[in-house]
Order: sequence, then C-alpha cells, then structure tokens
Amino acid sequence: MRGRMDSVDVQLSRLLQGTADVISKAELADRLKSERPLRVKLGLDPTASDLHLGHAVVLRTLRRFQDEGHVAVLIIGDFTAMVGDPTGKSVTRPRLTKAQVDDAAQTYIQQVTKVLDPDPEKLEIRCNSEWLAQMGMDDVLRLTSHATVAQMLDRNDFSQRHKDGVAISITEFMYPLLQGWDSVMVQADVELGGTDQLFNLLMGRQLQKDEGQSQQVVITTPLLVGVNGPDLAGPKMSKSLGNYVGISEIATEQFGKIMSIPDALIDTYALHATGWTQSEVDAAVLARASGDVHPNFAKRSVARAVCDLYHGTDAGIAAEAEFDRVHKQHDQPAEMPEFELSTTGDGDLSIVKVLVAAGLSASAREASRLVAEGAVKIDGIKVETDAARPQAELRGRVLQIGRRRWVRLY
RNA sequence: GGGUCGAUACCCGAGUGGCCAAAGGGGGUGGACUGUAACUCCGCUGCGAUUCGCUACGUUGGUUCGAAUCCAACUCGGCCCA
Repeated sequence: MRGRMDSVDVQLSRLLQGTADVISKAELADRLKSERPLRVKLGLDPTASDLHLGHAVVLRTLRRFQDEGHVAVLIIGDFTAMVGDPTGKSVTRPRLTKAQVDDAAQTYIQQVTKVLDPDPEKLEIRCNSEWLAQMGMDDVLRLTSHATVAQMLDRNDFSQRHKDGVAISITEFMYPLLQGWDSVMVQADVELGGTDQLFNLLMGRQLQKDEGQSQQVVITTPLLVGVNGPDLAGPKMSKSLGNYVGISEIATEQFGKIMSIPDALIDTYALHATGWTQSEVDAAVLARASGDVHPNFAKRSVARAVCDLYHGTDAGIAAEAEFDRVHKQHDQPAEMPEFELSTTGDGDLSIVKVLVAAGLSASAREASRLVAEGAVKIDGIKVETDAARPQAELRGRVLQIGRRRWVRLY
C-alpha cells in the first residue's frame, strides 16, 4: 500500500493538494501518525442524477485518502432528501419518494466508482436513513439542544437571508444537526465537503465532542466554477445552472465544454479537474503565465487530461481530433443522434416539424424562429424556408442547429 | 392571534381598468468577430395555426363592454406587535 512508508509531512501535502481549509492540520497529522486506517466521511445528497467535475473535486480528494490506505465512508443522504431541503424560499422542493432516492443512489454509486476505489476494504457506503429514520422525538429534541440559534444565525448564508427578509425554515436549522449526527454514527475521523459546507462539517465536530468521541478533522475543497465563468448566474458548477461537465459524459462533450471555458479558468481547472499532481499543475501554470504557451493550447491540455481521467488514456487525443474535425475543418461530428423520419408520418415534412420531433428544438415556435434566423442547416447548407419537402429529400441527411446541435435523419 | 406590506414570464423587476404576451436588466439562444476564450455588436426569447387563436401576472369567485390592474375570500411569505 503506497504511502505508508512516507513521512507524515509528505502524506499531508499529497492529501491536501487543492483543498481549501483544514481544521486542523495538526489533528490530521496526529491521526496519520497513528498508522491506522482513518474513516473519511463524505456525504452526498441523492437529488441530482449526474455527478460532475464539481463533485469530482471532493471525490478525488477522498480517493487520495483511499490511496494512502484509508477508508472512504460515503453517506447517501437518502433520509434528508426525502424530507426535502427547503433552502431557497417559497418554491417548496418536491419531496423525493423512496423509489426516486433509491434510484438516484444507484446511479451515484455507479458514477462515484469512476473516481473512488471500489475495493470494499476501502469503500463503505451507508444511507443515513439507517439511523435517522429510527429517531424518536426525544432523540430529535436532544439533538437540537446541542446548537443555539445564535450559532445558526452566525452562519453567513443564514444571516444574509435573515437580513434580506428571506424565509428560513426551522427545517433548515435541522440539516446541519442531522449531517453532524451522521458523523457521530459512522465515527468519522475526517469529513470532506465543499467550502460551502464548512458550518455543517463543523457541527459534526461539536456533536462528536458532546458524545464523547474524538472530533473529526474537517477538510473543505473549493467549489469548482462552472464552465460559463464566475460572472454569470452564480459561479458554482451545478446541474441546474447547466454549466457543468458530467463525469459520465462522452469524451467529445467533455472536451468541447472545457474548450469553451473562459481563459481565466484554465489554471483553476488544471488544479481541480485534471488529476495532475501539484508539480504538474505548477509547471503548466508557469508555462502559461510566462507566455510560452498559448491559452488555447493550455486549455487543450486540460481538456485532454479530463477526458483521459474519465475515459482512459488516449481518450483525450481522440476527443481533440474530433473537436478539430468539427470546429476547425467544419466537418460533421463522427457520431450524432439519429432520428427516424417515418415516425412523424408519411407525407412531406416541414423542417420545423422535424426539428421538434427529433428533439432538437423545444417547440415549433422556437424552431421556426431559428429557421428564420438562418440557424438551421441541412448538410451544412442553410435552410432558407420552412416549406414542406418530401421525406426522400431529407433521408440520410444531417440536420443542424447552430454549431452544437446535430441529428442524422434516416 | 393582531396590524401591515407583498406575491408578475427561467431569475430580478416595471406596470395600478383598454394601446399588455406584459418595459428594463440578467440568463439562455442564433449571428458577426475569435482560439467553439474574453471583450464588443446585432437578432430572438409563452404555446399553436399560412394576418388568428390559446395559455399566462399566487388561488377561487365577483364588479365591468373590458382586469395583471378594482372588490371578496383563501393560500403563501416579509416586517412590527403579542
């Protein structure tokens, strides 16, 4: 097992690469010195179905712990998801059903193992309903007595919302407590999370202390900025903002999305998304800063590295070749979705109808607007009018909207 | 529980009886420019049909020739008082 021979300092620097805060480093060093496998907890909310590069930042940190011989304890927050986190004002988020949660948990596990070592000795997966669903009112009340309102309001986001007059439900006060209780139940030595989770992670320490356990070390990782950059809609990569790169996406998609990030994000992605070592990152940053490397090239390296990470060596090279074929030589992509014309009927077809039926456009109105704007092409030739045309004329051709939406008709 | 203010399209936010599918901004999207970067500029941005209809301004009713706009009740939220 790699790493057991290294000094604690060396282990520390490897483990903490790219992390934000550690509370505390000295405590972590002490635990590493004990030479026993540490239990390193990470909680995931099974609400989204796709894990993305933002999740991967913390997952990769967890993986490094596994590689040093420690145990990853993955908590699926199935119970908390069923309660429904009311964060975010009046839109009551629909509670997830048991089936939905189980489903999400399954796809999570599947994706998580793209980053984590699935060896059962090193990966423990638990659902928090296992203990939370058992709690009675007396247990809940005892739990609430561990924290004060002042403490809750100390939290930046709460105090901000309170000041802004945005609703905060009592349920939201419960979340940190429940999450902290998870730490008690799994006897975590370390808990990882995004920087936005700091408060919740610290709550785990407090509860563990009150329960007579040793307090977990808390390590936060930065929130990865979405592919559109920090100025828009909120910086954090998230599925709902549509600014994410999924770890299960095909390599060409990943490559393309990373090529579209603002230059200012190149170094950030190099550090947090590639899996490069610190010295590799440093070298790349330096080369770029000195002007020896064109930003476009630097970005390509990052994009290749990400593809390699999730699709194996050479995936990046292949994705890059495909990217150039489509975007430099303006060729069609090698692979694209297909659509069977006959499913829309027999007669002549208007392009608008085909666009909608094939799922390239959300509505006929949008589709006809796009045609009018000259955004629609057949085999690379602009469609001038939406006049109906015989199916035979369309069969085998490639229908395209803009530069990113394609479908092959048959 | 009492008082008071508020609820508008993906988000923020104008609009206080007809000219409102609803200003403006953001976001998104198409195009020009480029390195599918940034910046900048221009177009589009409820749904459906060949000058028309439908749905939409928290919900339900009402007043009116006509309502996002007025009235009532209700729901949800903010603030103040208890």
